[in-house]
Amino acid sequence: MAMGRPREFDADAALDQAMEVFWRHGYEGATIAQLTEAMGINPPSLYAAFGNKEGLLKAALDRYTAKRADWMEGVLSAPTARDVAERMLMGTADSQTDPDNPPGCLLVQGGLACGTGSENVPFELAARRALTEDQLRERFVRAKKEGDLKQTADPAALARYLSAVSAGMGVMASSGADREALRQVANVSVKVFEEQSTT
Amino acid sequence: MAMGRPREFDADAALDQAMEVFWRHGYEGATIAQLTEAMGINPPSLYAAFGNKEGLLKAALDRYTAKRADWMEGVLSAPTARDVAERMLMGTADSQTDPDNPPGCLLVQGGLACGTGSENVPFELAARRALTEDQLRERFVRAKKEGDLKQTADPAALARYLSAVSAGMGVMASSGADREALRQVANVSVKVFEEQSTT
DNA sequence: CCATATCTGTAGCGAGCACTACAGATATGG
DNA sequence: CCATATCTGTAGTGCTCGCTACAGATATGG
Repeated sequence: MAMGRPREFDADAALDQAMEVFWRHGYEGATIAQLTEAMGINPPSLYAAFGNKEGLLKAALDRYTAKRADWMEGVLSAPTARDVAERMLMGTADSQTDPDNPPGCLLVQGGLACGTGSENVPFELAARRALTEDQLRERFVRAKKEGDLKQTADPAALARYLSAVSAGMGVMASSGADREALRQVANVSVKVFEEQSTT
Repeated sequence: MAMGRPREFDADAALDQAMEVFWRHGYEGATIAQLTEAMGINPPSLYAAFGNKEGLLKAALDRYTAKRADWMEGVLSAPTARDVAERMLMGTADSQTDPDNPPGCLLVQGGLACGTGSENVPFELAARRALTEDQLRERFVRAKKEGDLKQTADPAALARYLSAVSAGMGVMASSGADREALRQVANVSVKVFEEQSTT
C-alpha cells in the first residue's frame, strides 16, 4: 500500500493555537478563517485532520485537559482536603489570570449556550468540567476516611462547591477581574474547608 | 404634526420573549429569525423599535434587571449579612432552576466570549453583574457598621465571593444541575458568613 | 378629507459563514 | 519508475446571517 503525502504541520502545535482562539472568542465566535490563520494551515488541512469545527474543538479540549492533568495531580496530592481546596482555587486564580492565556477557563468561556446545530458543545464542555468535580469528590471521600474531614462532611457537596467557585472565578476573570480579586475569592472560599476540618 | 401609525405589539411582552431566546441560546446563538418569531413581529418592526440586535439585547437586559429589582430588595433587606447571603444564594438556586425560565442566569448565559464585532456584549453583561456586586458590598459595609459582621471582615471580598458563587451556580445550572444540587452549594457557601458573623 | 408621519409585511440585499471540489505536490509499495 | 494514497493551496460552493428597500396600511393635525 502506498502511504501518501505526509502532513506538513504539527498537529499539537496547531491545536494549541486553535485552543487559544476558542478560549478567547468562544465556540460560535471563533471562525474557521481565524482558526486556520492561527494554526497556520488552510481549511482542507483542518478538515482532513479534525473532521469539522466541532471535531477540532473536541481535539482542543482533549489537549487542554491533558495539559492540566499534571497540575491537577498536584492539587489532589495535597495532604488534606483543606490544602486540596487551597491549591485548587489558588492555582485556578493564577491560571485564569495568566497573561500567556486568554482570561478565564476554556471549559467555561467555550460556550454555555449555543445556537441551533451546536447544542452539544455546551454539553461537551460540561462533561469535562464534571470530570474534575468527580476527582475532587473522590479525594474528599478519601479525606473523610483518613479523618482530616469531619464525619459529617459531604464530599459530593464540597466537590460541587469547589466546582462552582472555580466556574464563578472563570466568569469574573473573563470580565476583567485581576489576580488579586480572584485570590481574595479563593481565600474566602477556603474558609469553608477549615470549618469542615478536624484540625 | 401627524403622529403616524401606532405600534401594534406590546414592547414589554415582546422583550420577555426576546429575553428567553437570548437566555437559552446566548447572544450569538440567537438569530433574528428566532427572535422575531418568538416576539411575534417582523424584522422591520424589531429594528424600528430597538435599533439592532445589540440594542434589543440591552433592552432585554434592562427588563431582566428591572424584573429582579424587587427580589434584590428583599435580599438586601434581610436583617444580617448572613441572612442576606442565604436569601441571595437560595433565591439564585431557585430562580436558576425555575422551569418557567431557561436554566441559569441571563447575565452569564448571554455570552462570556463573543466573536469579532460583538466584543462589547460580554462587557455589557459584566457591567450588570457588577451592579449586584456593588449592592452587596454596600450592604456588607452597613452590616459591619451595625456589628453583625466582624470588624476584620472585608465587605468587598465577601461581595465578590457571593458574586462568584452565583455565577458559578449559573454555569452549573446551565449544564443541567438540579435545584437540590444548587441548594447544596448555597448551603455550603453560606457557612463562610457564619464564620464572619458576631452572633 | 387631505397631507403627513409612523408602523407593518413581503421580499430580498450584501457579507460572512462552515465547508469542499479540484488539481498539483509529495510521500510509499512494488 | 510507476501506481497509489494522502496532503496542500486555490478558489470557490450553497446557506444563513443581520439588516433593509419598498409599498401598503393606519393613525394624527389641520
